[in-house]
Amino acid sequence: MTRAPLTMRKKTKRLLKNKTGTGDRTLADVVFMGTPDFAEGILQALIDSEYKVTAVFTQPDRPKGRKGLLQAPPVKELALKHDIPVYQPERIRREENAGILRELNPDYIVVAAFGQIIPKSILEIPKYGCLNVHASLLPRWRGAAPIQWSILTGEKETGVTIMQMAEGLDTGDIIDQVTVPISEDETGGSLFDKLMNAGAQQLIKTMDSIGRGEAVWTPQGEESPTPYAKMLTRSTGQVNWTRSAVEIERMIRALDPWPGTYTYLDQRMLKLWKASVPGISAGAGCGTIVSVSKDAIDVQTGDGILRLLEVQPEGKKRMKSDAYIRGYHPEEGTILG
RNA sequence: CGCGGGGUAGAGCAGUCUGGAAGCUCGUCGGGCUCAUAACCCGGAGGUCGUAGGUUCAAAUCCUUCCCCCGCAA
Repeated sequence: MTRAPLTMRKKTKRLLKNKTGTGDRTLADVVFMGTPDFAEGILQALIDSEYKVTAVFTQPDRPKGRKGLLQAPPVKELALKHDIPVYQPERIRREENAGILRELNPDYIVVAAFGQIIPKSILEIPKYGCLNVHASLLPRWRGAAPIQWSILTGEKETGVTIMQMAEGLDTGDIIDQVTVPISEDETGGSLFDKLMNAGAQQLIKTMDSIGRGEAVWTPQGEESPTPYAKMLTRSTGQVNWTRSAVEIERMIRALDPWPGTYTYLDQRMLKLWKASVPGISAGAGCGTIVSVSKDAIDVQTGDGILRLLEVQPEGKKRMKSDAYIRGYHPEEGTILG
């Protein structure tokens, strides 16, 4: 593991020699691999930087939306807007892709939320190897949904890691980390934005420091102190009313805006978008509506009352609880779930 | 042609099946009561009932067109 940094430094010198003589040319060629919004923000930063993005790899267009129309990943849209060649391999592992990349001969490959495992044969192609922007303080929260899991478990801070990709999943050497506090009203969406911006900025700084030969590589601990941040699905969002009000409130924030937290009222889905924990209990059964006031609905959980402040009935838009109560007049004693 | 809910006053809903004067709970404006109030009482403003066409003496309501919003599934 300690060999990687040394190798890097040697290569760095070579690059510096090349580039210093050529004046204000771009610092280095980058191939970008990523797919969703998070990746889009990172790509934007690269495009805005001194580095040259010579190609973008992203997932194939997938059917999206109610009509099932094919939709291009956000990264593809952005790349096309800047006339950057786009590749959308079904499987990056295929040898032909390694061939394409050898042809492109990039100095870096930058990976952010790509959605496919990148084989060793590709990791070895760029001079500086593959950098990954990961939305957690590794080795915490390795995996697909680190942002949501950090909120879900009630952590007070998280961050972004720029690392050298290795074969294992999110196990490469750490080059830089930025810590970002998680606020009391943090949602998955708001934290996502913060981490994306932090990650985008830090990536450029990290690449600069690699270019200057000042970067330091630190191996991660073998074991992660947290569980694997497994991918979220719709059903992740179903409320288990035997859990505590505090946990459910965190879940509502973590899964906002996707996939959303939901329960059932009279057989119909009710999504929960905002709630508070008033710190009281009514001793009713879990999931029971214990009181309906002018503008809030109090529900008994396994530990404490959860006060619903913003909800969304099936087929409707999200609305404040007072509006919901006026139109739907939920009754005390009704059991959710 | 994937399944389904919906578009009625600033907000959320009822009314549509069984055509026949535009309602409810709030908000808002004015007035009253009160030591006081998000409470209570009285009064007012605010809707071409998503769009276009059709049936009818009469359409929010029945038929057809199109637009838009949302949930599920992928």
